[in-house]
Amino acid sequence: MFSIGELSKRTKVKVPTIRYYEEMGLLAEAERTSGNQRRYDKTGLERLSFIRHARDLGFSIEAISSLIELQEYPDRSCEAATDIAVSQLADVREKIKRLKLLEKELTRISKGCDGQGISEDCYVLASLADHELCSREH
Amino acid sequence: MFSIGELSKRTKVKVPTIRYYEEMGLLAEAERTSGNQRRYDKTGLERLSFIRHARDLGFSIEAISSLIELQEYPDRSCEAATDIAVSQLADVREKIKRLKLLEKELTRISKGCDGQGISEDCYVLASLADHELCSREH
DNA sequence: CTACACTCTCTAGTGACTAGAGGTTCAAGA
DNA sequence: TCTTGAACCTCTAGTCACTAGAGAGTGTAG
Repeated sequence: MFSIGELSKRTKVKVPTIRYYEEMGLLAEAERTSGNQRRYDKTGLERLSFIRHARDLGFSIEAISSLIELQEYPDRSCEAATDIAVSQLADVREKIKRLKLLEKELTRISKGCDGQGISEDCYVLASLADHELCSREH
Repeated sequence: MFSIGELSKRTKVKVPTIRYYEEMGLLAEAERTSGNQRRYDKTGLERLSFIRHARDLGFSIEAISSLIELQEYPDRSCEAATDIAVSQLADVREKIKRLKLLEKELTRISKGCDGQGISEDCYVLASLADHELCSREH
């Protein structure tokens, strides 16, 4: 059995975040000492590692909730889990696409001005003011 | 002179968002009718278009504030504007990098399970539970 | 003059935490 | 056994960039 600080160190999840996950129902309510401090065991550690890993991969708290529910019923179909992962993947791809467009535009804008002139003539400011200067929709 | 709804239509920025920008100091306080409704002219339209365009490119409210300040002093050096754009670009590139790692990992995870089995054997869930299964750091 | 779409302000909610106040408990050393 | 101080507790509020809703007032076309 170890404290919340120890759990935090092992999982690299900050202490207030652990408490937040508990409040959100991702982590079961921890056992307590007579002095009301939380104590965890291997199960808690595994569960929190799962959560952290999923968060690192960009899954929302809600999605993780669903995944955890699935874990708790090992005999159910895992279709939902795959669905969640696939939709998360689609999400990530969409974000990459959008960001690449932004990158292109920002590169163009940044290159347009060396920062040596005055604001009045700045291509950065002009580009932001006038969407027409953009090379394509973004 | 036109109303906030009209401005909203022309710029595609939602009405409450326009009011929010005003409150944040991005937009000057609008003139008012005798009945206290906001009225805008071409200047307001241009300013809001600038803001929207910058937001579309992912600039934070704070960054936009700085850019606007620069616009108001056209004789100042535009170095700061270039700095902001370059740092925004670096930010976007960093995000793309991170998301690409996620994409790889999620692709691998998604492919591991066709969703036909049961949760107990699901590769998606196993992958999330065990970081060791990941092909690399992410 | 009436209807009603539009506008006003204000408060609260979103997601996923983070920060801080003010108080209590645990564990190690004397 | 006692003391110290790090770690813990709960609670409230703040972050960012909005979004939603209540309840009341305004503008304008017919």
